[in-house]
Amino acid sequence: MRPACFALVDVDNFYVSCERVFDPSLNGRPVIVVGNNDQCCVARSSEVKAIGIKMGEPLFKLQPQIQRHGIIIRSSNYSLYGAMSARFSTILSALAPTVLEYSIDEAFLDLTSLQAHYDLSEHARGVKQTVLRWTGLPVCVGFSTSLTLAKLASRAAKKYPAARGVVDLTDPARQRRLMAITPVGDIWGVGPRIARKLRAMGIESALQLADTDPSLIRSRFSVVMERTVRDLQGEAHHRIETSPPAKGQIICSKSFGTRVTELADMLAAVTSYVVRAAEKLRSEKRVAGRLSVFLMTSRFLEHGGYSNEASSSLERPTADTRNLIVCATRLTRKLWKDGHRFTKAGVMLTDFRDPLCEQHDLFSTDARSQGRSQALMDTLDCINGSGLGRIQFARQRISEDSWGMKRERLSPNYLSRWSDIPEAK
DNA sequence: TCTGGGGTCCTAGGACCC
DNA sequence: TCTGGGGTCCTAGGACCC
Repeated sequence: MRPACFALVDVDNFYVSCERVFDPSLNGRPVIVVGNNDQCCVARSSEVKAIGIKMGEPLFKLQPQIQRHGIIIRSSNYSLYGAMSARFSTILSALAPTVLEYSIDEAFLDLTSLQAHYDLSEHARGVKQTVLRWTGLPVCVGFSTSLTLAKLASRAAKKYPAARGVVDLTDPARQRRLMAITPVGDIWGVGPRIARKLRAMGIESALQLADTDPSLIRSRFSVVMERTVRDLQGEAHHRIETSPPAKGQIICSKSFGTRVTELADMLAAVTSYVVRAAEKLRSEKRVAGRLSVFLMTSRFLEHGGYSNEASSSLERPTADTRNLIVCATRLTRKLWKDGHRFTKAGVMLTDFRDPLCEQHDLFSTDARSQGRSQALMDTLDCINGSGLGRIQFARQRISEDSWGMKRERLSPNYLSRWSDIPEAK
């Protein structure tokens, strides 16, 4: 029996590539996509990477380079990227029996059953060409006998131009050669903390880690790292689930456009996060049993910062925005402290249940009013999803200017707003 | 002046039970 | 003064990912 085989398909500089699909004048030029509030670099074109600009760097520190190299800045346009990502994964699902959408710009394919019938390198090149032709997005493909090695292969496909975007890492000797020149911190699952600890143990390269006893790694770290070691050894330890587990939590949080110093503004912001979180929850057809709120001042304050979190179980699991707002408001008031300049807040929903399995409360509310709640929320989602406008909750509208986010260099919503669809002339 | 947003998984430790 | 042992469940926090 042949060993398992997985491919990782990864879009190059995803956000920048999306912008370029609709604005080809950006091709070949240095482009940065900045996060919400236009403050932080979240995606870089290869030209920008070559200059040495790091992921996550704040824009205000980059002004000299931006001037010198004529770097073009775009605000992040998540509805455009989401729509492009959906097309990307639709195409992939036609090209492999099992697909795991790992993130907005990456997917694993299970090619195990195709090995007997196809030349996998050729198949991988076909995947690359098809995605490019049908979406305009450039991708790299790496494949190997485990997910961690596939990840390593796709990284090599990006790094070495000679690979022309496809790397076959199924051969064990080749695996060892690549791992020998890969620093341990570049392995999927090894972050800065673990890398430091591994180096202190004398493990510098991926190959050295692969040659370490997995049970030793387990005792010093955790089962997660043990799995990583076994993956590097070529055993397929992670499998791709055909039905991915349901989400376990929903977080909505954002940095503010300007500092928030008034409780009313904070309540408005938190309310609007609850509204979005509840929409996501209903789209998953779930109800939540627990809600948390967190708020914080700048992480970069020398002293006098404040950050806190509070959570509460809901009286009854719900997806009704109104009930969630009541709970979030109570928690926000509890956390609020005058005299601070808040930079960020968020809400988190957890403890999800299936609404159909939830027992109705015998005492307070009858089944009829629960039916009404659901009908109201359905109507709300339907109107808000129609593109005709949005119904909002009263508290959201108070002074949005004071906390709403800045996106001054936003590209049009080419794929999700009729008025923004590009014209071919 | 200005430092992203949204997730996952695991572990330790506390509360509680018999 | 001395303070069991074993189990479950929950939560907070840490580490990682893109």
